[in-house]
Amino acid sequence: MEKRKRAKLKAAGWTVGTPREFLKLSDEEAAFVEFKLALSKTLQALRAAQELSQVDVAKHLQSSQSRVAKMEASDPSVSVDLLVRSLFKLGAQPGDIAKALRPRRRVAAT
Amino acid sequence: MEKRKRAKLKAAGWTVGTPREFLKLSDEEAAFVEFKLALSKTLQALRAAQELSQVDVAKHLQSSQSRVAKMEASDPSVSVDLLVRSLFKLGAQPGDIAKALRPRRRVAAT
DNA sequence: TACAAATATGTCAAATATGACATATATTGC
DNA sequence: GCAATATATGTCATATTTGACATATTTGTA
Repeated sequence: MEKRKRAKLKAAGWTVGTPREFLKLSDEEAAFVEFKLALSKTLQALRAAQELSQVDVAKHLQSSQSRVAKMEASDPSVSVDLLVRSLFKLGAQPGDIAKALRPRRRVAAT
Repeated sequence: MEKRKRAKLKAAGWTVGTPREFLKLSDEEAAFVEFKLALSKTLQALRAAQELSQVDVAKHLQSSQSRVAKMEASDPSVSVDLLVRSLFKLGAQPGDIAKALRPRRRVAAT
């Protein structure tokens, strides 16, 4: 389903244009990517807060270090299901997830 | 991944015990099921608000009526990815989804 | 009741996600 | 710099999800 051609993504680090326009994503696609990104960041923050390595987390989740890395990178091969399940397993509360998904305030255009 | 043995779910309509205890779900599993359920309900509400049939929505989503029915029933064969994508395609805003996920207030035990 | 429209349920081939592994690249402490 | 530890990336066999289809059930209305 999710066309992999849009590949890596990883919103961080572009200097010219947004990932959105560079990759020609539709509004819904962009919203979905942002949605996943918010979950990824939350997962990473949770892990950091508990001072665990990706290996530790992988063990806890019965997954692998590489998949945890991909989760945190919001890799296209990672489903929202996996992210959400993982968050809950790491102790996140539903409210935490809802909070993470609240839209970020837009920066004024120049 | 998602062991299908927990099957149908469909939280509605039990008289003895909660689905949670009947199906012996762990805390995380229960949280996940509730999470999906919230999305399902939101989808259904969105469709109702727009006065569309499942067939209409299926056409819009490039899916099928049966899958839309399963989405609204929070069927185990439906992923959170599909639900979230569908919500966005039907015009939901990120904030709407976050709102839907906020934990419902517990009813006092008797 | 009977008919139509809507919704639900079961199944399956094709598409996608998963954990695991190998291996590459950072990052940290000496 | 050099290990040691942590994180990233690519690949693959297996598992799960998907749209589609057939068919059943429900709902509305005459």
